[in-house]
Amino acid sequence: MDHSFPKELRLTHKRDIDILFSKGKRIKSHPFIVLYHQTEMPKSVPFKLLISVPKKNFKRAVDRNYLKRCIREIVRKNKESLSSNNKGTSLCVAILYSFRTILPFKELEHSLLEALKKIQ
RNA sequence: GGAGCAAAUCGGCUUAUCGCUUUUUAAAGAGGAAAGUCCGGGCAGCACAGAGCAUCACACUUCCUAACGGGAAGGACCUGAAUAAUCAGGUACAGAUAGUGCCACAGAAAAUAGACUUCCAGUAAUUUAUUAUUGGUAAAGGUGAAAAGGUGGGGUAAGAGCUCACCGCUUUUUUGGCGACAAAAAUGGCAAGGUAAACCUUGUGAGCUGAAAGACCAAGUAAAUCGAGAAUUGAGGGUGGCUCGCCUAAUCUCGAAGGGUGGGUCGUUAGAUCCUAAUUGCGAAAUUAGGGCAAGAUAAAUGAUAGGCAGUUGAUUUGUUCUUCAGAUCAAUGUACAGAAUCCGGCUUAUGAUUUGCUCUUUUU
Repeated sequence: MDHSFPKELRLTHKRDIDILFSKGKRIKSHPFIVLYHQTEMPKSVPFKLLISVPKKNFKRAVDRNYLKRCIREIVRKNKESLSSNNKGTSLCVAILYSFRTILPFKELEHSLLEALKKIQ
């Protein structure tokens, strides 16, 4: 089982991010907002991910870093839920954390997996 | 026992599973503040004939430093410990006889002081202790943060540094100190409030912009760029903000060379470097010798989960005469503040634990 999470799986180009935010579909699932959009990419890249924790809700960098790490860890362990469903095209996904308090890891895992099911 | 202040040290260790970044493929991988971005410097680009004005910063002395608005040592003043000595804390600590402004309430008067009441003397009038008038004087006038040296004696019609003693102050000299300044002596009768964290004056210093600086490579071709030539226009552009001064332009043709672009590499471990020791110095620091090389991400790595240990807190129990202290068991917690973004030196702020010193408070003996 491959749990790695290299740099190619991250969404880093500004053009792609602009397209995702303007054309992507939006799902609200507490405490997350998920945006996704289908594009063509090489087969080695099943999906591209963007994680965002807004500065408005968390002033300190320590809290933002902790939430980003938790979300990245959950996605890394559950890669197949994003990659297995589509074969010709791949997904651009943005996960926004829109809640004012920090939730424990197990609650985050449970609710994020439900949100990812809604995409399918 | 508790609280506060100051100084010093530390800012956890480890196992399993799955991962991230860098590269030499085997290693390394957040802090004392990485924070605030408040000062100073390195570095880089642009500018740089010069002069004046404006602007900004700083303001006791000597020293340290690459530099500073930082630090060390010292001086003066203020506050507290009853006073002195001494100790602790604090000070935007140049100038209020260059000028302008402001000073509520109270008070007779608040800044060119002498108008008013009072005091004293003379003259006149009469209600014979009052009024009017002339002169003397600034002592008294309940206030106020502040009233034109203070206290006491003499002196006088009443008074006044008018005079004397002590204290304070001005000026001068001598001595000590590198200096801020201190001490002593003489001298002048004593020019006389606060506010410059009000404008301002004096002295000293400052070119501007910041790593999104900047250099190179790849891809690639427009308005902008550079060079040469031509004619015309007119005072445009640059020079830190203004003025002077200085330099230069715009249009067309030809030639050269390329722009955008979250593409990449460098800048971005080798330094005002870190550790240890010795020497010099009261100290901040400096010098010498030996050893070490220590994160470089870029929508932003340095982790997540599950345990264990150390530590902390509480309860029970054992040893010891109670407290204290030491051990065992159980439970809770697994820490606080907080995440590099060009790099250093400081300052400020946030904060957990331990140790030492001082102060306050409470309980017991």
